[in-house]
Amino acid sequence: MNNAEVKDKISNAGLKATTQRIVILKALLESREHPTAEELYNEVKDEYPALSLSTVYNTLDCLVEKALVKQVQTEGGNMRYDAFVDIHHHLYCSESGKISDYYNDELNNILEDFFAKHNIPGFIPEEFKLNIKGKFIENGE
Amino acid sequence: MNNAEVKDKISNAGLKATTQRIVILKALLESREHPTAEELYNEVKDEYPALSLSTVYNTLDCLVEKALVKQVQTEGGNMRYDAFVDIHHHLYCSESGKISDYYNDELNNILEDFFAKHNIPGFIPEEFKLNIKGKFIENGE
DNA sequence: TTGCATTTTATAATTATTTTAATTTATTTT
DNA sequence: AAAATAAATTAAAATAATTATAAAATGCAA
Ligand SMILES: [Mn+2]
Ligand SMILES: [Mn+2]
Ligand SMILES: [Zn+2]
Ligand SMILES: [Zn+2]
Repeated sequence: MNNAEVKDKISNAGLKATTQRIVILKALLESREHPTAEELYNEVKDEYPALSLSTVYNTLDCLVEKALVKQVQTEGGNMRYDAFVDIHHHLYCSESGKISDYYNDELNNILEDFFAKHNIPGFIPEEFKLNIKGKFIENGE
Repeated sequence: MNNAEVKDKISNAGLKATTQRIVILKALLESREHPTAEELYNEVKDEYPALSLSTVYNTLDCLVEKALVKQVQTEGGNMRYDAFVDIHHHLYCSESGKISDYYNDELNNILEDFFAKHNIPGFIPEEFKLNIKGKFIENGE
C-alpha cells in the first residue's frame, strides 16, 4: 500500500492526514508482527527522526478509535497493535511469545452458526476471537 | 472451599502453604470477577491487614507457575487472574469492561474436532480460548 | 527445637503509558 | 494573502502497574 492510499484511509476516517499518522499507519500495515508502540516508533524513526514516542501513542489511540487499527490482547504487560481489522484469529507461541495471524472462513462460519443457535442469556455477542496457544515447530524437530 | 482444602492445593503443587498464599488463593477462588492483583489485595486486606501488595504479586506469579491460577488477557493495561483453570471461555463486555465466564462443552468439542481436521502448518495448538466480545443486556432494554 | 532455606515486607526502581503545556502545523476567516 | 483559530506534535513531567532489593520473619525438615 502506497502513501496516497494510506493517506486516503486516514482522511476517509475523518482524521487529518498528517505525515506522522501516514508513516505510522503505513509501518503498521507493513508489519504482520503485531508490534508495540515502541517497536513501531523504532521502525519509523529511521525514516522520520523527529517523531516522538508520544505521537505514536496518540496516533494509535486515534486509529483505534476510528477502527483503522485494533489492539491485540497479550499475556505480557504491553499493548500490541494490528492494522488488519478483518476478522481473523491469533496463534500465540508459548515459547517465543510470537503472535501470528490465523485466517479461516470455515471456522468463522462455525462460530457464527454456533452462537446463532446457542444464545447466551443476558449477553449479545458481537465478535468472536479465538486465541490459539501452542508452539511453533522448530525446523527439523 | 475451606482453608484446609486450599492449603492442600498449595502443598500438593509443591509450594509452602503460608497464610498469605492460602488467603490470596482462597479469595481468588471465591471471586468470579477475574480480579487484578490490587483488587485481590483490597479484598484480602480486611482479613489480613499486614499483607503487602508485593506479596500478592509474588504469590500470583507462583500460583501461575504451578498452574493453580491463570492469567486472563485484557485489552486494558493490567493483568487479571482466574482461579478456575478448567477449560472455559470469556465474555468481554465492551461497555462495562466486565469479563464473565462462558462454559460450553459442545463448543470445546467443536473446536477440538476442527483443529484435529485442519492442522496449522508449522504450529502445534495446545489450548483454545474464545474471547466473545459484546454487550450485557440492561435490565428492561 | 533448632537450623536454614524460603517467604514476606517495606521501599526503591523500572517500565509502559498518559498528561501537560509550549510549539508547530493546518485550516478558516477577514 | 495575512491574521486568527483550531488541531496535532513535541519534550518533559507525571502516573500507574509491576518488579527488584535487602532486611526481617516464618515454615518446615531433620
Ligand atoms: Mn521491523
Ligand atoms: Mn503497564
Ligand atoms: Zn493479527
Ligand atoms: Zn474465567
